[in-house]
Amino acid sequence: MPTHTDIVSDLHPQPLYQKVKNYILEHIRDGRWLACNRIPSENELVQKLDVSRMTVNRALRELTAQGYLTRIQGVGTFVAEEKPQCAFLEIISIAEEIRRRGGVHTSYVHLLQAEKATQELAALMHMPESASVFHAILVHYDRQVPVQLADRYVNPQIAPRFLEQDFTSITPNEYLINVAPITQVDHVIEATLPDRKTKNLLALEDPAPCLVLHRTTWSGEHVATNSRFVYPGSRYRLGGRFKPDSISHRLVT
Amino acid sequence: MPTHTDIVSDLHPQPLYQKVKNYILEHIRDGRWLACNRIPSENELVQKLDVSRMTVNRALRELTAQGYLTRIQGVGTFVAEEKPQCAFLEIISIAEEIRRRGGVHTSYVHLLQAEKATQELAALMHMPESASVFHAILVHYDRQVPVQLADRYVNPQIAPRFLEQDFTSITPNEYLINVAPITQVDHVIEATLPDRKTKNLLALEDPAPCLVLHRTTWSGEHVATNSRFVYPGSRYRLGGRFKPDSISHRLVT
DNA sequence: GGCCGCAAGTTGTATATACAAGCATATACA
DNA sequence: TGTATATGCTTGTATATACAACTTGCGGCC
Repeated sequence: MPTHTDIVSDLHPQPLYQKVKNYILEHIRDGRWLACNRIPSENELVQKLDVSRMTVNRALRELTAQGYLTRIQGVGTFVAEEKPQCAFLEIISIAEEIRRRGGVHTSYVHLLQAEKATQELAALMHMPESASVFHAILVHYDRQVPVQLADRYVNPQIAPRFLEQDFTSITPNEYLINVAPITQVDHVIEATLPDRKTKNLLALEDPAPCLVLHRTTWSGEHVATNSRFVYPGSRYRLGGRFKPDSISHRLVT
Repeated sequence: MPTHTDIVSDLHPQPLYQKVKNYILEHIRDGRWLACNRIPSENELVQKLDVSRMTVNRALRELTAQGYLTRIQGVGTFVAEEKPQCAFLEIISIAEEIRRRGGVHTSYVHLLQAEKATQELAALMHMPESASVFHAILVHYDRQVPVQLADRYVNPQIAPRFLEQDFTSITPNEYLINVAPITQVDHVIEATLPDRKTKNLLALEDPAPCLVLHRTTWSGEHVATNSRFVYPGSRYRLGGRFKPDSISHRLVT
């Protein structure tokens, strides 16, 4: 009969199956269990973690639904090839995306300053009118070719030191993820013709349709960021794949 | 002791928990259980469907993770306010989408015939060259305004009676979902300027950037459909929302 | 050598049972 | 009247058990 002081210390009381999930995720994250490799069988985990098989099974089933694992009946459980990307969230880690497809990522910071929120922006970000917001405009390049314009407004309450960062070494996205847990993301995609300023920043010629991704992130009850990402239609596509009924989604570019 | 001839006929053998999920989804889809309303408790479902509580619990738990239900401990289980849309899959059920926002949906079938696959198409659909494929071109309208061009190639093996359908009463999407279980969906979004034919079909004036959604669906090992959906940028947007760590994704238009 | 079938190990499903935790209502008591 | 308690319902978790379905490899058999 299990007693459960093993898996992890009980700072936050947590369901057992959740602890098992965390145990597995840690092993995947820190590289002890590599992609495509087999992980211990249910029975081995039962013995190692001292929980029932049903509990291990639930943990493994949920991680599979989330895309972290792949299971084959009669064979075993494997770390999924590509870690699941949270749909649109990860898209914006464009630096990684460019590198992954063999490109060379650079970026240029066109603007980084505090501003007073316009009425419209204040409403969008649920802030008092003319409150101070941080504004950053970056362009990301793949071998000198601009592939994304990122136009971000950031809530100073969420990231007070945002303006002090060096965004040529860490992307704003990476920085923001570190300083604030994001609890919700909204986004809207549309196709537009760029205005003149955008066209200049992306070095476009007309006619040049663009994908525009509007994104609002929330951290608890507060809006953390309100952003607009512009992709030249000719140089970028958003793509994805998923299997119905499984729950995992992947969106790559 | 349950025997299970009740819930649904056993055409496709299917796990019990899946039947329970389908039972619930049907009640939600056809409006017997409305958004925000309570649905029967686990114990009531146990009695009604003659399965064990653990099975009902699993079904409800998974539907909750997928965003269809909301559960409150000690209170009950409720139909989620907004039903989750399986990312890009459901988007294309455009008729429902238009009605939901109070529009009036009509569609016109511009083409519906068998063709010989070009080399490129045959490769995309993993079919022998110059094999026969079904080709359908529809335009969907919201109050006479065209909002989507759907250009579909369908694998005759998957839907042999595709050409006989009346696509003014059922959308191709709805029909295809009924005849073949879809196991995987790939899609790519891009922004383009429409060619002249597309521009005519959608009654566009230039310059008119469009969202183009390319979609390939699979049924088992076979490609079921290869489609191109064109949305006028000025009349349509793709949007979504999700909460990290929860598993539910939603994409609405 | 090649084929068949069996056994062991794996995941997948279904059940019965038990208790914990949260909520709402009814009831008893001061 | 107001407050505490009890009860009954709900969902949430954990376990033991059983069997099904599938894969692999081993060994026997032809």
